[in-house]
This record gives sequence, structure tokens and C-alpha cells, in this order.
Amino acid sequence: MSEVAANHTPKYLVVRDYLATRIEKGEFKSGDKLPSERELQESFDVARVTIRDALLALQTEGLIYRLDRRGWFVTPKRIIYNPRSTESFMQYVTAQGRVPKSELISAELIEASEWAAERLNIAVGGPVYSIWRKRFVDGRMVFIEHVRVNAALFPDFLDKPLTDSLTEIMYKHYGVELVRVNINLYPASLGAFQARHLLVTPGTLGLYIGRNSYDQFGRVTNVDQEYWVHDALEISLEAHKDESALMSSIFKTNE
Amino acid sequence: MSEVAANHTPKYLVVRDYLATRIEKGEFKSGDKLPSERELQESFDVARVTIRDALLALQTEGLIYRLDRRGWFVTPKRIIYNPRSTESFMQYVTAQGRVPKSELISAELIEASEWAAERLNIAVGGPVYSIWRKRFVDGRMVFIEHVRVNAALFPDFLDKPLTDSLTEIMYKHYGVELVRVNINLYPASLGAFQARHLLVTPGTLGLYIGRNSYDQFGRVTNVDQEYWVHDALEISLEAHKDESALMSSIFKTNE
DNA sequence: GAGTGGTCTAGACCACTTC
DNA sequence: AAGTGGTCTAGACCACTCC
Repeated sequence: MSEVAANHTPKYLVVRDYLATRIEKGEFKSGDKLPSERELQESFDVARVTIRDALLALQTEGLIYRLDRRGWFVTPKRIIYNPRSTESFMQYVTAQGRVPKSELISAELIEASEWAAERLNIAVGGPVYSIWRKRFVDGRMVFIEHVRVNAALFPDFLDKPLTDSLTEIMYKHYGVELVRVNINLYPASLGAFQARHLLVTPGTLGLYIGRNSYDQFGRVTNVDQEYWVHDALEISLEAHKDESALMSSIFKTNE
Repeated sequence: MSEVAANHTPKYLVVRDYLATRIEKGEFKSGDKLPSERELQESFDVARVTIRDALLALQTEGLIYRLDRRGWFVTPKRIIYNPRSTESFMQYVTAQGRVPKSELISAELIEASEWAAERLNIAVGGPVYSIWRKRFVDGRMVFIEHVRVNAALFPDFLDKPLTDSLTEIMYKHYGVELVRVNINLYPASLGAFQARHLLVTPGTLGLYIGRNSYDQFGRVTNVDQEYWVHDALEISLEAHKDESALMSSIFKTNE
């Protein structure tokens, strides 16, 4: 490698840097729409593909996001989520000075699939409430959620206000308390159904969060699957040495 | 929307589906190299850009990954990481029947930057060991790590075997015990330095994990930053209601 | 040296959103 | 109706890896 760098910056990174700088300076603010791809193309005098490479790079970084066929927008600050907390979405979003919203997509009584039955610890074909919800922060859709509830434990559940915290409903109306959750999460791409509801292009990067909830009797009350847009969430938690062992001696964990 | 779908599947998704199927069937196995882009282009009789769209979609899904200028490979199974466990990388990878490897990139004594000083709770310019390491699973690079150690607490730390667990070194040689960690993580793209070491294209999607470690005296011993490739890791943890409150009453947490 | 992936051009048509 | 993003073509040159 010579002293004078032979590498020149690729054009798409020049465009990226320019846009990134303007976003960081606040010239494009959170939620703002960027100029159209063709406008950018003319400003920089490059092919449209090159503009797209720049935009896709910024998307991966989480600086901008795309609404399918609607354009590119500046990404708002991430919401912080503590998986060890039992706060509901409405609570932890509000606590961060943001405005949460919930929307019910569908709710029905179905027969447990093999996947659901295994996790809910019930028989295949057993009664399950299948609930899809959509969640917003400051008006932006951030994830959709699929909840499967062990219906045997919660008669008339579908009559309850299903945009509220389901955990709270279980506690107040059925005396069932959430005492333990198993959580797993990883980056994953958003499928057709999820993408359509989130108004993003199918295949967009997301963040998957799975959750199994247990009540005071060790029963699985519900299993949830959350499909987040990848740039809306930051996970934060604290752990103490040996506490897992300590907790198992206090609660009886059945594994 | 008419009964007979007017939508035909885009070509790049046809290619994606074909490759995804062959991977799922095991015709391409974990770690295998896919045919070159030009070979695929000829097989499908499409433009190379279309092949790339398919490959990029599969990459986002985590089915394949790319080594910069080397080609596309089938992604191995994810490693499961429990952020609440105090197991070291070597331990939790081995426990999952995989082969871990650590490599030291660099280790030096430097002056604390503002960023590091604030987190280590020391003065700006104070002594800090800056350690970069590279981590492998079954021979594949999965993340690089930047560790900053409060040097005042650990004289001659750089003489120790720095590919081993640093936590263990602190305990065995200095009697300093890790009792608490703060962790935060989110998807983020990999910068030039990280990408070069991981042999990926700069801007590739990654998973960022930050960690602050506290000892039995409440001191911050080290702050770590891990830059994972996005498809190598799944986070898994268990939480109990009210345990946070319980733990704070047992340990004194200084916040 | 051959082949590969990384970048780029200068267009095009379509489905869809927005006005 | 106009404009946008989504998809696609048929090439090209370069830097780099691999043999």
C-alpha cells in the first residue's frame, strides 16, 4: 500500500457520506422524507443504481428507513427495551417520552398447530387464541406481533380490550400472574405478511423476538412473536453473577 | 385484487427461492461456496444485478453470507448466547458442540478517550489497556471485540495470555471478581476496520453488543464492544418477575 | 493469468402512491 | 395524470483472490 492512498472512495459512499452528514447536522430531521431517488440522481450526476446503493447502506446503518413505494425517511431514535422488565409496550414507550399506539389486526379462536401446541404445552388441535397486533411509536409502525394464548385458561378472552396489555387482562380478569418469561431474539428478514402490514418491502431486515410466558403455576399462558423493524429497538439489560442459580432456588423452574 | 393473482413473482425472488430450497434440502451445506455470480447469471439467463438482488435477500435472511471478493457461502447454525450467563465465549461455544478460537489483534496501553473515561469512571487521559480480539466458531470469523480495561486496577495485564478469558485472568491474578454487567445490543452495520478484519464488505449488517463490567467493589473493570456478523448469534434469556427488585436488595447497585 | 466480486452506466417498463 | 420506487437489461472496468 503506497503512502498516497490509491483507493478513491466509491461514488455510492460519497453520496452516503453527504446524506449522513446532513442527517447528523439535523438538516434532515427525524421522520423527514429524503429527496426522491431521481432528484438525488440528478444532483450527483450518477446512475440511479448508485443512489440506491447509498440509500441501502444508510438503511443498514439504521440512519434511514424505507416505506414501500413511498420513499426514504430519517430514522427516529431507538426505543430501549429491557427484556427482564415486565413493563408492557405501552409503559416502556411512554416512560421514554414517546407516544405508543396499538392496533388490533385480527383475533380468533383456532386449533393449535404443532408449533404452537409444543410451546403452549397443549395437544395439537387444542383451543388457541391467535391474535395479531400492530404497534406504533410516535406514529411510526415499529413491529407486528403474533400472540397465541392457551384458550383453555382464559374463557371469553376475545371479548376483552385486546389492544391493552394482555398480561394485565390475564391478571385482572383471571387471577393469572406472569412470573417468568423465556426470550430469544435475533436479526431476521421480514416476510410478506409482516412487510405488508409494516408498509416495508418484503425481505427488509427486521428483529425477531420470541417470548414464552409462564404463570404462577408454571403453565405456559401464551407464546408471542414480535417482528420489529431493525432500527427501532435497542436491547438493554443488567445481569448479576450467580443470580440465575439464586433465582432457580427461589422459584421452581421446570426445565 | 382479482381472483387470479395479477402479481407474478419477480425474477430475483425466483432465484432466491431456488437457492433457498437447495440450501434447505442440504444440497448446499453449511459453509459451502455457492456458484459464482456469473455462473448463476447464465443458469437463470438474467442480468447480474438480478442475481445480486437474490443473493442480498438471502444474506438478509441469514441463509448465506459473503466474504469480501471471495464469494457467497451457506451460513452455519447460529450460536446461542445468554447475556445473563457469566460463561466466556470459549465456554458457551464449546458447550454447544462447536469449536471456538480466539486471536489477538492488538493490545496496548493508551490514554482514556472521553468515551472510555466516562464509562470506566476514570479521568480522561488515564491509563487504559486497549485490546482488540478476533473470534471464530468452527473456523468462521464471527466477531471482533474491543476491550478497554481500567489499567490502574491491573498492573502488568498485557503480559497475561490475552486470548484467554479476561474475566478469569482478573479473578485468578488480581482477585477481582465480575459481579455485574450492563449489556446493550442492537443491529448495526460494520465499519471499515471491523469489516476488514471479518473479511466482509464494509457496511455489511452486524450485531453490536456493548458491555460494562463491574467488580465486587462496584468498580468498572472494563468496557467491551463486540461487532458480530448478524447471522451468527441468537440471544436467549430467561427472566422472572420482580427479580430485578430482589437482586437490588441483595447486591447494592450504584445507579 | 484467469476468474471473481465491487462498482457503475444509461437506459427501460411496471405497479403503485399521491395529487 | 404525474411522479415514485421496484425491478430489470446488457453491458463495462477495476481491484482483488486464487491457482
